[in-house]
Amino acid sequence: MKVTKTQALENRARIVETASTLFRERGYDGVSVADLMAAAGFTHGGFYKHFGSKADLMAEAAGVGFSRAVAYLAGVDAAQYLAEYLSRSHRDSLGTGCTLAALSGDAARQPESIKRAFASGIESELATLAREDSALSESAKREARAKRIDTLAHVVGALVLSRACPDDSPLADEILEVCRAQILIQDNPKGERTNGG
Amino acid sequence: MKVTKTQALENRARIVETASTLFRERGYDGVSVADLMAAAGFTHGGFYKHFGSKADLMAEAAGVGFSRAVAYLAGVDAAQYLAEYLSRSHRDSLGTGCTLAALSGDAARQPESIKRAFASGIESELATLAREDSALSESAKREARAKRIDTLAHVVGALVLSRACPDDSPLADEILEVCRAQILIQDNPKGERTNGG
DNA sequence: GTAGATAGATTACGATCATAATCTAAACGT
DNA sequence: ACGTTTAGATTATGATCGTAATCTATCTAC
Repeated sequence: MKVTKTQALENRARIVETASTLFRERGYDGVSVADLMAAAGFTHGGFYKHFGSKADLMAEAAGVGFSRAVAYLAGVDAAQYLAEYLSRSHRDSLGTGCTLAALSGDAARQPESIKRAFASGIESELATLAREDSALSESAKREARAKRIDTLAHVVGALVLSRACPDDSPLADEILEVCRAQILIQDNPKGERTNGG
Repeated sequence: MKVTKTQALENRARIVETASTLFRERGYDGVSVADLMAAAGFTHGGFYKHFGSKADLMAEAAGVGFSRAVAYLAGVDAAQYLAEYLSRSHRDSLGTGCTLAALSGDAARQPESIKRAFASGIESELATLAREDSALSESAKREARAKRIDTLAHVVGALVLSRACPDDSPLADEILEVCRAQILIQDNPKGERTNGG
């Protein structure tokens, strides 16, 4: 049955939303178009009325994941970010957590269109973290960017490794705790303040 | 046709070897049993004479990846390790590179048996890096272990993020370079020597 | 040398995959 | 109000999936 134009757009958005969660939970290869449409409340036939291919949706779903991350990042400080990112609760909520941590490994084997979505998502996150850098000198901006990229890789790696360990294994928790402590030390070597990412 | 017992064991080893490479290249879901057996030079029928299931092979293949890493780690110092791990050449050789970087994201969604293989692989690598720690005090050992876990997460995260970016994109290279520089600074804050992993 | 065991090939299973054509009923342009 | 458009359901396609039974030719044990 047909549906109003705005309703159709809502439905489309719901499909992307559902995909964003499901892909993070099960990986790109772990979610079929039929799975996805069923989870969004549809039969799978209508899918290609909205998207040209599964890969198109993968790129778009990654985009919404990064938008959410940007919105979140705009409202937290570095200390809170670190504590929450490397928490057990974030580690254990794959589907609603960081897209980079959940899907970067998968993205590496996907077509360039998906990798482009990831690169631009990373740049968006970096730009959000740099929102107060305008007063800085060029070299200070460069250094701030470098530190943020470094910290991003650091926390992503910690989460990814922790998730690869068995549930409730001591190592999984140890990785989170150790990295959280080390990043704190490295960011504030002598208690000085940073706003690093 | 049947084959001598030692030949059969060689064949089995070849399957595991091939799987280790193929899984790293394409992910666990990206390699079918038929793909795999064909790549090893067999038809897919004989697979279940060697392995109880695809998951069994996944765990075993991860094991050989970690063994290789341990053998490699035993022969490099920290500086060389860092330079090679975060090199473009390592990033661009998925199939022969670090199992953690290639498959941790996938492992997070696999059964506990695979996660157990990953946790024990991580512990083996850490034990290899700690090979000269016996003289240290308990608290120094704890600190050395913490730093190694931290650095491992750090380099894995850098490689994973770099690989998620488009081939030859500036960001992909920037991530590697920035992280390499930052880790060097963090490991040797004032030029002091560490043997951190 | 003969009987039993088995590695690997062949073939088949039922399920699931991404994609697509067809249908139909409601929303739209006029 | 009516004909056109189209979102989404239904159904179909051909490929591929993990797993397994069967076959066969050789190795191994006696």
